[in-house]
Amino acid sequence: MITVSTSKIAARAYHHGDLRSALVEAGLEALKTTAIADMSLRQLARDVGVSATAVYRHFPDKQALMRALAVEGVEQLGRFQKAEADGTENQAEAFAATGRAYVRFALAHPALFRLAFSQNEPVGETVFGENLAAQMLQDKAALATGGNPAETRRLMIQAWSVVHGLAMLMLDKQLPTDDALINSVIDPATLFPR
Amino acid sequence: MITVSTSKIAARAYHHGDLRSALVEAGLEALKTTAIADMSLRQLARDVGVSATAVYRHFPDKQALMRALAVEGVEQLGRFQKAEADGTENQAEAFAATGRAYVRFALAHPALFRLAFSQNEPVGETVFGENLAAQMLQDKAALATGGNPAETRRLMIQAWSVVHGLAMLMLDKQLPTDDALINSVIDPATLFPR
DNA sequence: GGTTAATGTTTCTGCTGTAAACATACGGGC
DNA sequence: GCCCGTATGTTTACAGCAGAAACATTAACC
Repeated sequence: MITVSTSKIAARAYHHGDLRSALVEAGLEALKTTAIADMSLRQLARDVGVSATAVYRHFPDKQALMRALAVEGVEQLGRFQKAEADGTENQAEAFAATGRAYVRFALAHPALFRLAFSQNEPVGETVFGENLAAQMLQDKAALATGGNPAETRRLMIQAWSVVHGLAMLMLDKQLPTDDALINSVIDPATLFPR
Repeated sequence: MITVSTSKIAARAYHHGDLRSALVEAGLEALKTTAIADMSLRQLARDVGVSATAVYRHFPDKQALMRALAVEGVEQLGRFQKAEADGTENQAEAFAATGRAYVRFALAHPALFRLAFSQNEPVGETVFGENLAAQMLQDKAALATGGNPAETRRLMIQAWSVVHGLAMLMLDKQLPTDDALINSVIDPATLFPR
């Protein structure tokens, strides 16, 4: 428990120390068990031990807080994808691993994943953008399309659509959340052969 | 204005006549301009000219009303897909037309489409099930995979994932809602060649 | 024609986001 | 070492929400 308070060590300080970070952390925690629609600003404030309106010193409104959580989500997703891709050998396998990681992340962190795509704007760098994983994806796609930029872009969007659609359909219980199913759908041999 | 009232023709009758249908209709209308999260049971009751709690005579809770709207949405989607597929020549083109219809329906009726997939269970017959369009899809998929049932299923899920993902990414403003983009992504020649 | 069930209304509770006015305490200049 | 401005809290208040409970009205049937 790191407190910035300079006076009394513990004590119930009037000023929290780092309320903003605490709220984000509490928010991420809450998203593990709470659907987006059920997220409550007041509850988060209670979790942190602060009045509801104190939140407004750090976020203009509830949506701004949620957006901060969404940013965290996108970053976690990117890191997870990179880690999964790093454990592969050839570039085709890395491409597929990134896709499978996308879906598995969504299933592991449903509310956080949904939140990341509920902002009505690209939040961080998901698939495009100057992402860590993005460049690798682009390279692989370019390789597969012989360097044609338009075709490269199309291939990337097709790939993104497949993984995003699969993730959403599984999250929304339209498809069984089956690991074997993920692997069969995201299979370079059958998905984008040539 | 069909009123079941047997006594006074118009008049402000105590009993509405067909409140359930009226609520569903008002709900569909509201979904044209209102996001799911902003849908209010009380507002719908006001629209129909009835007290808020009257709704509970026809739906156990708000979610039940929303589910009724979701069912309507799925049916509309299915009808639209079938209509689009009917205007094609060969079966491959019909398959693609069904997919493009899926995405264009989503873009034309965003809230209704989202609602249809927010029920945490398959609501009607979207892609699988004893749907009108479903059988045609299955046939085409079976043809493409030489009749292998497992591969047929995989192909259908891949196709569903692509169109659902593309629809969601466009709805969530992660991709431009560009008709040319839809056509390029849902192109039998590049998507599932062979 | 009177009873009963279906379908309304009024009233109430506890939750929500957020605006306004006020309180506290940290940090820098004398 | 004191003093004051500013950042960061609190209290109070309001309007809108979903829904529960008690009551009113009407339609349908014996």
